[in-house]
Amino acid sequence: MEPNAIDADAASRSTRRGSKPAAAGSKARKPRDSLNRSVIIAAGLAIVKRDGLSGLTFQALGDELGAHATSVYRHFRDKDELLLEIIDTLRENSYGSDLVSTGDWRSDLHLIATQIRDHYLRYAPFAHEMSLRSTHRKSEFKNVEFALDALDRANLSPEDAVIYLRLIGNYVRAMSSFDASVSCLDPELRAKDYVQMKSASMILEKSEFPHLAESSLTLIAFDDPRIFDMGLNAILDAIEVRGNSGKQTAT
Amino acid sequence: MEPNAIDADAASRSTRRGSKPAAAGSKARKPRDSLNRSVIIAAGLAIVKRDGLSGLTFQALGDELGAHATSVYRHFRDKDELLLEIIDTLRENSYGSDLVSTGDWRSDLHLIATQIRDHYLRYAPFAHEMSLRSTHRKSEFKNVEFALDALDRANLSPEDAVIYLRLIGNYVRAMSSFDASVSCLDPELRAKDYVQMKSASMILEKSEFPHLAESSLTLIAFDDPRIFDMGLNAILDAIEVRGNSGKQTAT
DNA sequence: CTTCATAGTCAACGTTATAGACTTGTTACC
DNA sequence: GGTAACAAGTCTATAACGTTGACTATGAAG
Repeated sequence: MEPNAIDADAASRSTRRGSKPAAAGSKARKPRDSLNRSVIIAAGLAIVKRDGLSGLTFQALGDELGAHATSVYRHFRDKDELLLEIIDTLRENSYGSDLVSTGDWRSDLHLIATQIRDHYLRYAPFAHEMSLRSTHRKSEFKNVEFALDALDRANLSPEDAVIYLRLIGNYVRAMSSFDASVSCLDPELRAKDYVQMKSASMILEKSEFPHLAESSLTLIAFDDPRIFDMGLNAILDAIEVRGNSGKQTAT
Repeated sequence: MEPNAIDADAASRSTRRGSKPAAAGSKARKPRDSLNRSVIIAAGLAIVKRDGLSGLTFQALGDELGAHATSVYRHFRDKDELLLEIIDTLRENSYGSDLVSTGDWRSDLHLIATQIRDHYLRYAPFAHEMSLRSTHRKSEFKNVEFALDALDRANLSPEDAVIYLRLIGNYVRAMSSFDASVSCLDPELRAKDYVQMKSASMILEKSEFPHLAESSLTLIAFDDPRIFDMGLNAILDAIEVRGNSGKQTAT
């Protein structure tokens, strides 16, 4: 973009190439090949676990690795690529092992849904990105195959299976990402919300908000884990009904 | 090469008081009170609509308003406060009018769910923040009251109503936010994902992924609107069942 | 030992949010 | 009318960020 190469050239030429400092602030250069993708990914993960996603900067990466911040660019094109690689690594770890069917399609779908949700909650800061950016690795296909097989055993036609797979998939991703994101909110903010809600529902005009005034909305947390399960079961019920309706050719 | 502060300051001060130079860079100061929260909010909204959420910077705000970038700080503590205010304004616009019950609890819940989803999709760049940051304005309480009333008519106990309200609320928020976020993704990325998925499912070993190889996953889009409705109906079915089971004291 | 690609380092740039000092318009009071 | 005080717009400065391109040490291959 900037064609001012001349100035930079002149400036660099004027810089002194004197002797080796070896003095005060001279930091030893990292040995060659001490950096690589996996080391950097591990460092990045450690940082996010410690300081959250906003703590993942090139500076922090450099500090964590004992290297210069920009060294990371030798291994990743940009920050986005690093982020996706971290997410992919986590995915591979969590979904790497083979899924064993319980034999019951419903249990199988419940199993895989829970597994994905647990993964999202464990690595909550990444949840939003994880839900949106798919990476088409083998582990992902294995999950899809597993779910499609369960839906087949639930007696769904291939066309229906695809649709309900999307429903389950989106449901699990969206709800898990939501709960994970909530869990990442500043605890201070969450407490404030809670108190506001509580006091508000006590102040409300009973005439204008009769149900709200009587209800105890605050008794159930925003990200109560039971909620996820109830919605999942509702969807599984719908699948069951759909499977049965397809089967009963006559009754 | 850095112009040192004090000198530059003194220089500009000395030239300043002379006259109306009308010279090159002299920009007229905005008249007093020409800026206020609503004007700034409108400008912010315009920017996001045009350039997406990442385009919302103080610089862009200043340009849009014909004012200095930092002027915004006279009206909002920081960027987060501005963002929340924008979201709140949109909320007030969309949910401001009274909801009229159809008389049927199921239609009512469907109505309000759709309304919220439409709101999220219309202002998609804000969707993620909207789903997480609640602001306890009156319009929000009206929605809750409306939903609680419908759940009451569905024959749910107050305790059940609170739980199912959370389920519907989280479902609508999470799924809408998800679809909205997907719609905000770089179209280029989405296309790439689509192609990758398509080619991958053609290459896959039929022996290892029998269902996947036969299925036409690509026929249904990631954020197909039917998905939302199917899940919502599954939840409404669950509510209906729950209401009926409570009613039938004996059968 | 020399060559050479590579990987680590460094300085620099353009943006960003934000703080503090400065300036100017408005209003309240004598 | 004059002036003090405050509010609101402007300006300069700063630290942190992602990213780039030039520089240089390293170590393997020949």
